[in-house]
Order: sequence, then C-alpha cells, then structure tokens
Amino acid sequence: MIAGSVTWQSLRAEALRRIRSRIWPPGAQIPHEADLAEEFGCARATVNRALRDLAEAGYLERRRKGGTRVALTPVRKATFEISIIRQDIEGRGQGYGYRLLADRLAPAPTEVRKALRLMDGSMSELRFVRALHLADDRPFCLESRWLNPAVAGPGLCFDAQSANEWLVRNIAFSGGDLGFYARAADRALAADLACDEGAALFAVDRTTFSDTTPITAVTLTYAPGYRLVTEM
Amino acid sequence: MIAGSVTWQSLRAEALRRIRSRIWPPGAQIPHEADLAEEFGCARATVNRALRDLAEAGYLERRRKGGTRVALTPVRKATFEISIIRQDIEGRGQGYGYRLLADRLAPAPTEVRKALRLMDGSMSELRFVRALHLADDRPFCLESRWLNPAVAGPGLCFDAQSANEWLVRNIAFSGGDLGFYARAADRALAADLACDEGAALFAVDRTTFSDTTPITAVTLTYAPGYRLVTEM
DNA sequence: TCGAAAATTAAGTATAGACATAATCTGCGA
DNA sequence: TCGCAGATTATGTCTATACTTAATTTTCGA
Repeated sequence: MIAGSVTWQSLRAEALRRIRSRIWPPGAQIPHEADLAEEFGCARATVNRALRDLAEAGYLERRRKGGTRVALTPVRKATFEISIIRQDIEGRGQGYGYRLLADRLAPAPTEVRKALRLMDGSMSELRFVRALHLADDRPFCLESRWLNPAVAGPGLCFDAQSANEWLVRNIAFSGGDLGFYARAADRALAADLACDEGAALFAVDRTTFSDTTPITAVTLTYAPGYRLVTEM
Repeated sequence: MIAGSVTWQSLRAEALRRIRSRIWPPGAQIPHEADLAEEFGCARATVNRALRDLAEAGYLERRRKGGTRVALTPVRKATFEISIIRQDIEGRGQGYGYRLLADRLAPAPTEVRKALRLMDGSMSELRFVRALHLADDRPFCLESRWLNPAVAGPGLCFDAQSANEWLVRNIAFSGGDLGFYARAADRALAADLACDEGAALFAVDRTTFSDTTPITAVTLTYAPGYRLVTEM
C-alpha cells in the first residue's frame, strides 16, 4: 500500500518492491492497469506511467491485450555517454591538447567500407584523419577516422578543431554501432601514445550514420590506464 | 507542420527535425508547451510527452519556469545489456561450459572493500569465487568475484551454477558501478584463459548493491579477441 | 542599494473520459 | 479438426482541466 497521495513514482516504487520481494514472481502476470488504479485509488494514466517506466527499465514486459508480466531475466541496462574527448579530459581537471597527425584522401580498407555499408563501389576514396588528444601534454587518445567526404569536404580543416568535436557539434547522427575491445600496442601506436610496444590498450570502434547516410567510422585507442566508467 | 492527427511521436519527430535543421539552434530557447500545443493543434500533455522524451534522450534541457532549450552538446547515450554469460555464449551459437576454480572465505583487498563501501571494518572476510566460462570448450571469460557472505552464504554452492547466473536470477540489485578497461595477461590469467602472457585482454569491473547493501564486486576478464558490441 | 518577500511563469503531474490498436480468444462454417 | 471472421480485452494514446512545484522576476521595505 502507498501512504498519502499517489504519484507515479510512488506507484513505481511499490511495484518494484513487489517484483523484488517476489510478491509478483518472475514470469507472472500482474494485475491490469484498471485493477491497480482501483487498488491504489488513482487514475489509470498514473498506473500506466509507472508501469511503462518499469517496462522501459527492463523489469516488466507489456503487450497489448496480453497484459503485463514480470521479466524472467531482468536485463539490466547500463548507459553511458558519448562525449567530446576534449570535455572528457577537461572534466578530469586536466589540460587539453590536440595534434593533427594525418589528413588525406585514401581508399578505405574493406572492413571500414563494410561497416559504413559502402560495398556497392560508390565513393572510392574516403577522407582519413589521424589525430592525437593530449591530457596535460601527455598522449591520452589516438583518433583514427574515416570520413564520408560528402559530409566533411576538403574545405573543412581539422588543424585546430578535432573531427571528433566538429562532428559531435555539427552533424546530427541518428544511429550507429559501437564496439569495445582490448588491443596490443603495435610499433606505430606505441610511438603515438608514448607507451611500450605490446601494452594493453582500451579501444572503441564507432560507426555513425545520419539516417542511412554513412558519416564516419572511427577507432579511438586510449593510452594505458584508461577506464571507461559508468553507473547503473 | 504535421499532417493528419498529431501523435506524440510525430511531434517528437518534428521537434527533432527542427533541432537538426537548426531552426532551433543549440542553446536556444524553444516555444513553451502551450504555444506548441496551439501550433500543432493538440493538448499540452501531448507536447509534454514528446519534449520529455527528447529531454531524456539528451536533445533538450528542461527546467521548471526556465523553459526548454536545445542542448549545447547533444550527449548521445549508448545502452547495453548486462546479461548472463551463459546466455551470451549460447546466443553466439556456441556450447557453454563452466568450471569453478576457487571458492573460499578470505580478507578482501582494500580496493574491493572500498568499492563495496565496507571501510568501517565490518565483515572482515568476504567470499571469494573464481570461475571460468567456456565457449565450445575454450576459455571465454574468467570471473573473479568477491561476495557479501550475508547474501550468498556457505550453503549456496557454485559448482554447477555460476555465481554470475545465480545472482542475476535471484538477487534484486538496485545499482552499482561499471568500469571497462584493457589489461595485460599475467602468468595466472594466461594459464586460465589459455593465451600468451602479455596478451591484451578486455575486462569489466562491476560493483553491485541492493539498496545500500553491498552484494558483490566482480572482475570479468575476457579471452583475447572479445568485443563488447552495442547499437546506438 | 540591497535583500527578502511576493508574484509570476513554465514545466510536472493527476484525473476522467474517450477512442485506437494490437493481440488473443471464441465460435462458426467448411 | 482446421481456419478464419468477429468479438473481446489490455495496453497505448489523446484531450481538457486542474493543481503542484521549482525557479525566476518583480516589488517593496529597510
């Protein structure tokens, strides 16, 4: 039961309590919105708001006509933010530095073309940009990027502003893929990131699209010791 | 303008179009809910639903009385699911195997106690579990875990079912911290994961709580080649 | 001029009622 | 028995209205 006035948050909390305490066990059907509204003495819309929120969070599964049931395996979702690297560094209280290492048109490797869904042979060459982000003058992250030249034409210069920052600020992207992995530093990476050859490095591959237009495929390789952290 | 009946999704789409096309530029204040409701010929609640959704997605910032403004740096959020490792492996179409390597009470290292907020000296010993998850009989992931013995007492046996699976299925956790990083395989890791010493390994640290009760702190270290993938 | 109190404002939430939509279930006919 | 049409049902959504809450702005007194 809920004391006092019923808000959708209090109703959500009570529903979560019933799920956790197994009053509503995994897989079980829970009462209809109308019944719950009556039980708690509130409008159905309020119940709907609470249950919808729990469904979004993965605790419940809802289907029209089928009713609402407790998720069998509560899939916990972790979210983290894709920010501008400069802000990431400055947020740690460190000084930001940036160095452009390469910027040229070149034929992209097959796996990059595949990730960007450019297998039809269009756009034979992509713009390749390599840049280093520094924190307190020490290498922090190496950005290795393939760009759709139709989106970031040759008039655009990445000498002062990184492609990362320009893209986040100016291109509306609608979706993409993300991959996290560990890689060993080869000779070139070790030189750029000022670490030992063979060092274990954290890396992120990211492909972005705006609608169906391929925008960019980037690999961010971080200097040793980097941790990507988030809360659940 | 929106053709036909106005749903909160169509309104959301139109608002997003205005943000992307810079009709509503970054940082700018957008019209009030009441004004938009009038413009689109719908109820304010419908506008609220659409704008609230865009705010949750990071496109807008809303404050009571302050109104709604377009986010200066659209923070993109990626979400991924925390699943049972067995399901992860089976989802790849591989056969799942499991081997318990260690299970004992032991004093936990300081950093583990700190992560679990056990710095007051209570619970001098925690339950330590080490287990290997195999995919098609090859090492896939090493689970190295500290457990609150009050939650997973000695009566509970992890010979057949991994602590990972038992916890996901039986413990309601409310929150925790997550960290991703790369680490080099030391001699012990190399032996367990059947890889070369010094290999770059992807690892995840996870701390979980139920309310304020510490549940577990785990490190999952994956065999070489593992990629954590998700979509945006 | 300064600062606190009061007024104002825009989002947040609750409600009753209505209709839409997708599943599911029922019953009929072949 | 099978399959499809139609009835049923639970969630999804929209509306109009009212009230709440947080924050800003204005006002007014010291």
